[in-house]
Amino acid sequence: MTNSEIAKLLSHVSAAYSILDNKKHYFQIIAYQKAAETIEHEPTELKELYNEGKLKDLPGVGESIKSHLEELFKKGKVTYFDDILFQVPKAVFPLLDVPGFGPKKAYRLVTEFNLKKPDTVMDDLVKIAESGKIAGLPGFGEKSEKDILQSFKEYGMGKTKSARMVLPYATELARKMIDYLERSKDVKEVYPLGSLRRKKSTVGDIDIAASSKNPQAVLNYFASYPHTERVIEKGTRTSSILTSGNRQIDLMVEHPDGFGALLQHFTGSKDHNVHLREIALKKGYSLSDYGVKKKEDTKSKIKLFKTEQELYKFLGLQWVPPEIREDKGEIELAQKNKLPRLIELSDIKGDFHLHSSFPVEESHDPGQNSMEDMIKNAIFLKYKYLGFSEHNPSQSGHSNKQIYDLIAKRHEHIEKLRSKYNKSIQIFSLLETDIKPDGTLAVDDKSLSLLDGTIVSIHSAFSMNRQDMTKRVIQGLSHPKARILAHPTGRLINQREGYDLEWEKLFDFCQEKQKAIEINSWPQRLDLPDNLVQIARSKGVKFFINTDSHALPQMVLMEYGVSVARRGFCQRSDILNTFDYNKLRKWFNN
DNA sequence: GCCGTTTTCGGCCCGACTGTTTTCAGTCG
Repeated sequence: MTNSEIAKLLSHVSAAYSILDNKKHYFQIIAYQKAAETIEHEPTELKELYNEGKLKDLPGVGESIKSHLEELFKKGKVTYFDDILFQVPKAVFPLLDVPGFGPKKAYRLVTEFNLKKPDTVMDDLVKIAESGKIAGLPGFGEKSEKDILQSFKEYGMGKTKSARMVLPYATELARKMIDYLERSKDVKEVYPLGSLRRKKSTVGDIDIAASSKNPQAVLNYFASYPHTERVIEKGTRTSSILTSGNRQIDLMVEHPDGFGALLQHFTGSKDHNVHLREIALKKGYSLSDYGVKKKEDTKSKIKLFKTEQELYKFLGLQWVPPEIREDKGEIELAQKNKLPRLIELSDIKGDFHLHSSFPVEESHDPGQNSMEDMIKNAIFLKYKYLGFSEHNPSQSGHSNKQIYDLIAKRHEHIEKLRSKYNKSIQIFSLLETDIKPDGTLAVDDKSLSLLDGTIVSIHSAFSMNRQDMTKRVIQGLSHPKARILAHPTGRLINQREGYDLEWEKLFDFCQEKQKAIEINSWPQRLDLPDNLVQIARSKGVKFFINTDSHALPQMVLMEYGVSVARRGFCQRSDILNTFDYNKLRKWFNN
């Protein structure tokens, strides 16, 4: 079972508990949900943690859930879970993925209409709603019946609780709305919120905060955004709309005097906020998105914060950059005034994963622009150096001699460009070489000797098991010319799961042998993922942040790789393409 | 059911919005 399947199982147990007896199981419901969330985001397969006896290291997994998971791996099922889930009709569970449906509503409708089949429950409910039978139920009405139909319609169009957009797309959508809001005279400040502000690789809804002395005017202005499909809700402080692209945008408005608490609260993450509240409680205060008040004295006046900085200071903390607000150690560091200075885009001095159109007869994905155009663009971006990394010439249809000739010709061309642009920028001659399924490289030693080094990566036979894939990657990286492992998990967000590696083993190898790992900025990759970056970094592994550009406009995607690095706690010293040219040249020659 | 530099027992974040309600339940973040 994959981690996300296990997470789903636990969240179904949680849902079943809340259906069976919400009050009695109140804290189990929370506990199972928390464990599910942890497992959903855990990068290592649980089976592996189980084998290593590390299940209890997961936050939210204690004795009880641990023993259930052990049973799951031993027997393939958990009797205790089955007993609980058995008490709830199967047709309830598919509904839980539909926005607007929670355990109670799903259970109520399934039992009311005696729906038995999980496969057809959604279609069945649509028909029932269309025939007007839901509006008559106690607790339901015309409006809720219409809302249910709307939910199914939007679900059918791909809006689920888990469908998420890639960061650059979300950033672009938000930018348009932020531009629109900034044109309102009633708006003072605007910020993105939530996972968007924290720069997570994927974003669910777009959340935005505005400060204003006239919230109602701003909410009205927001609801009349030109691309609005429909207004989902509109209160005195918040509003949600659905845009024509079927994307939800939420707005929160607050008076400038209390804007800091709102901004902090809705930037999250949830875990970060819960931890902050615990700190506030220990100081005798209750923290909310409005500010703090004395815990005992409910009548006491609320203390407002104009800025986040004031709020963090009140709690005895440094201001924490949004990207690392995940309760992964940042709060403890902020308390000791020891937060790292995270890497910034302006620290980047070059890009090492660039595919030009120079003809090397590669098997896939040639670049669209000449080396010279890419050099000029790199100079425009104020880079000090760059590295070309076309794919290796295809093996089928080329002899080793032919491959050598192609690479030699490319070498000559690069030499010419080097002398031409010597004063403005330095050029590294790399290549993106496939690691074949047997662990050898797709280019022989003689050809590789022409290069400054090579990036290696996996482009075939993705479905190897964890151990074999790890062996394959480490063997490929062991070649003296292999210096950088590109897009290490091979994931394509929303399209393909990455392959699983024995990460700790790989990171130890990289640290020991001075091999670097790439943080690939391509929007669907953002690979190595941030949680693994944090682990690798803690082991002393160094990184390159690269764009993997196949065309000039893609070279600006660097900022998204930088976001990943920031989320992984990286400082300038962790990222090799922030080094001076001479230092970096030395690293390659080593 | 989880968790601990105040605790191995007794807590567990806090609030908005909606629809169907005469005071609240459900969902969401």
